[in-house]
Amino acid sequence: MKIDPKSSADLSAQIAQAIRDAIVSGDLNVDERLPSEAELSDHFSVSRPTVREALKRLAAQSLIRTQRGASGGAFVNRIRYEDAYAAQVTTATLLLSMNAITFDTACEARFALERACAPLAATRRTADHLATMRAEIHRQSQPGLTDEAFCASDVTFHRALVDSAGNPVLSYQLAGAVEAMQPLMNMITFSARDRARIIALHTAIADALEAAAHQDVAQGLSDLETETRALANHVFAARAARAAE
Amino acid sequence: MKIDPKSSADLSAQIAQAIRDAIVSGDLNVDERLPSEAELSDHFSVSRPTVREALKRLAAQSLIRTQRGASGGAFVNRIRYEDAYAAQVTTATLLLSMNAITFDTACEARFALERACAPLAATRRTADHLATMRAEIHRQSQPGLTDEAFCASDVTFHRALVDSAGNPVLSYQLAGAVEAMQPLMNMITFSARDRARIIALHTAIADALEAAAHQDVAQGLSDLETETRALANHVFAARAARAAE
DNA sequence: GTGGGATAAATGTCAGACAAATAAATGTAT
DNA sequence: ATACATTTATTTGTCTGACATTTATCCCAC
Repeated sequence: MKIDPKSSADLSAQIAQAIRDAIVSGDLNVDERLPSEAELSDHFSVSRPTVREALKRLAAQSLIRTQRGASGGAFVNRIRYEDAYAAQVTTATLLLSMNAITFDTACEARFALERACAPLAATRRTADHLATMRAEIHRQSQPGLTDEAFCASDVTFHRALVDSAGNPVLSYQLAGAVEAMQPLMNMITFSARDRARIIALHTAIADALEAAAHQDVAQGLSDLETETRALANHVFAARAARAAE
Repeated sequence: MKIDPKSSADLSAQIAQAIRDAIVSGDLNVDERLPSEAELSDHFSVSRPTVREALKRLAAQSLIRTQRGASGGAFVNRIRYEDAYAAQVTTATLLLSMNAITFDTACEARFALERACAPLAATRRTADHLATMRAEIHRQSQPGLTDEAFCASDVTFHRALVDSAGNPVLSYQLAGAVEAMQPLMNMITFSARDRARIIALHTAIADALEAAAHQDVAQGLSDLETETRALANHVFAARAARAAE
C-alpha cells in the first residue's frame, strides 16, 4: 500500500485510493481490521487528521465501518444489498434532477428494464407479489386519493413487479430508475380519466403475470410507457409554455 | 441546514447528511459555492477538522469539488455520467466479489438487461456500432489470443451492442453488470471449441442487429446466456471439486 | 467464580498554527 | 492610460498536540 510522493492530488485522496485498491484487489478481506489511524499516519508519513479524512471518504462509500474503543478501528465492510440500493437511488436521482439526462431517456430506460424482468417474473412470481399488486391497484382506484399517494402506490406496484423476477441485481438496478423518477412524476396531475387508463393497464399487467403470459406483460408495460410519456410530455410542455409567458 | 444535537452519530456524518440533503432537495444549486470551512464550523458549532471530514465524505460521492485559493471553496458538483458510471462499476464489482450475489444471478441480470436493449438497438444502431462489433468478432477469431484478451474483446463487443441502443442510462447500468463480471469471466479457460461457439453467436447477433431483427438479437443473447452459464458453472464446479480434494 | 473498578487502546473532537494556492487589489513603469 | 509586477487577503491543505469518549480486557476484592 503506497502513495506517489510527487503527485499533486490531495494526500487524503491518494491514501483513500491506496486503501480502496487494497480492498477491491482483495489484499484486505471482508471484516479484516485496518491498521489504526496512528499506524496508518506513520506508514504514509502524514498526520492523523489526513488519514482520518481518507477514512471518511471510504466510509462514505460504505467500504469501511469504524468502531470506537479498545480493539476498535476501521473494518472492511461487506457491501450489503441495501447500501448498493441506497447509493443507486441517490446517484440516479441526482443524475435526473441535474438534467444530465432527460425524462424521456430515463423513462425509456425504466420501461426497457422492466420489460427485461417480464419473462423471469412470469415464471417466478408468487401469490404474495400478485397480492401486493392487486392491493395497490385497489388503492389507486379509490376516489380522493392525492396525486402523491397515487404515485407512491404506483412505485410500490412496480417494485412488486420487479421483485417478482426474483433477481436482486435487477431489483436494485430498477430501484434507481423508478425511485429517481418519482420527484418528476410527483409534478404530474393525474385526471380521473388518466387514472382510469393507468389502472386498466396495471390490471392487464397483473392479469398477464398471473397467467404467466410474459409477452402480454411486456406489451402492457409498453402501453404504459406510451401513456406515461405522453402524460409527462404534456405536463412539461404546459409548464414550459407558462414559464415563457 | 441543521443537525440534531442529541444524536449519537458522528458529527461529521450528521453534517455531511445535512449538506447532502440541502443539495438533493435543491437548496444548493449546481456550481453554487458552499460557505467556507470556517463559516461552516461556526454555523454547526464544531471544529474545522470535523467540517473537513464531512466535506471529504461528500467529495467521495462526487457531490462536491473543492478549490484552493482566494474565491476557492467547495462547490456543488454536477453529477457527470462518468462519475455515475465509475461508482456503478465499483459497487457492482464489490457486490459480486464479496459474494453477496452469485455468478448465476449476475449473469441472468446481465443478459436480461442486454435483451432489454435489443429493440432499441435494432432501431438506432449505426454503422459505427456494427463496425466495432464486427472488428471484435474478427479479433476473437484470431488464434493465439489469450483468454484475457478474448474476455476484453467480449466486453467491448457487448458494450458496443448496449451503446447502440442510444440510451445513456441503459449504457451505464449495463456497464456495471458487464464489467463487474469480468474478473470472474477471466477465470474461465475458453477452449477452441468454446470460442467457436461464442463467435458464431456473436456473429448471429451482429447479423440480426444489422437486419434490425430485434427478436433475433434477443434470441441470440438468450443462446449466449445459456452457453456462458454452462461454461462458467462447469469451471466453478471443477474448481470446487479440486478444492475439496 | 463473579462483580466491579482500573487500565489501556482506539476513535471522536477540539484548538491553534503554518503552508500553499489563487484571485483580487495595488503599485509601478512605460 | 495601459501593461505588468507585486502585494495582500482569502481559502483550502496539512501538522501538532491535546483531551473526550467508548470499549475490551485485566486485576482484585469478595
